[in-house]
Amino acid sequence: MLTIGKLSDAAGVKVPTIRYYEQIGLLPAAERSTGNQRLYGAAVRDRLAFIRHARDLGFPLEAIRDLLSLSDNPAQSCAAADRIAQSQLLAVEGRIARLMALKSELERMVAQCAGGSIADCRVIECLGNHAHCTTDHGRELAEVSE
Amino acid sequence: MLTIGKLSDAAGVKVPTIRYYEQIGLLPAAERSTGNQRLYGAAVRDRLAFIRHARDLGFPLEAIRDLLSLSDNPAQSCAAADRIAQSQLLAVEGRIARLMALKSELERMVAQCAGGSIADCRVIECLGNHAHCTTDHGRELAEVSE
DNA sequence: ATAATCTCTCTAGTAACTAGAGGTTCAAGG
DNA sequence: CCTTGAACCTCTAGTTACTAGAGAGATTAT
Repeated sequence: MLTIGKLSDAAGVKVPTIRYYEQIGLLPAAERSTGNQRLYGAAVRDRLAFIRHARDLGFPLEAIRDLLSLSDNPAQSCAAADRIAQSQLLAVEGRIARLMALKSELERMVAQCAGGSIADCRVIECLGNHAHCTTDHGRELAEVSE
Repeated sequence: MLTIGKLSDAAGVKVPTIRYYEQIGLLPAAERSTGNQRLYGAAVRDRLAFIRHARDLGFPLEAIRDLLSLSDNPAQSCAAADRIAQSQLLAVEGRIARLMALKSELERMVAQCAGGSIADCRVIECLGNHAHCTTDHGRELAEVSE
């Protein structure tokens, strides 16, 4: 049996995060030692690896909760899991597109920096007035920072 | 003079967000009408447009706060503004790289979905065990969801 | 036995807002 | 002039996914 610290090392998830996952019901309430410390077996370690990997892939915890409930009932169709992954893929593609536009604008801003005083600084100027920017991608940037 | 609602429309920033920006000191405390309602002039409208555009570009509010203090003292060198924009550019490039890796993994997961039951579902399986994935980009995905 | 390290619970803080309650002010129509 | 409805006010609390810290108990190493 693993203590929470060992589990943390094994799964690459910080100790308070593990307790947090238990608190919100992503992980089951852990067994306890005589001294009230949490003890974990391999099943929880795998479940935590699942969560961690899905988080790395950008899945929100709610989607992960859904995926876990799917894998807890393995008789179902995988259509739902596929749907979740699909929508995540779409979101990622959208994020990439917006970040690319953003990157080119930032590159232009940095390239135009005259090295002079703020008064002539293109960075400030461009941020102050989007009309000064050569590219036009106003609205589609709106959700970049989501 | 603009009321907060007009300013909101003019700058594309929601009313509660404007009040929030005032609260955290990004915008100066507004003038008030006799009935205690906020009134704004063109200077604040421009400042808000600046904030909004920078937010669209993914700058965190703290970076925006720095940029604003720079543009409030226009005699300085623009090196600091450039540095902020540079670091934002770097962050964006990193995010793009990680999202691209993520995208290919999601695509593979979706492509492998057999349409069968959860028991054979590659989506679940791949999420459960990163070793099953063909690409190897473990650690560099760690900050994707920041 | 004692010191160092873990672990426990609980509260509060983070970013950047958003939502809602409960009350006031303003502009327009009758 | 009066009323209605929209817009405004303040304040609190909720969101996501954690992170940090306090103060106390448990375990491990020497």
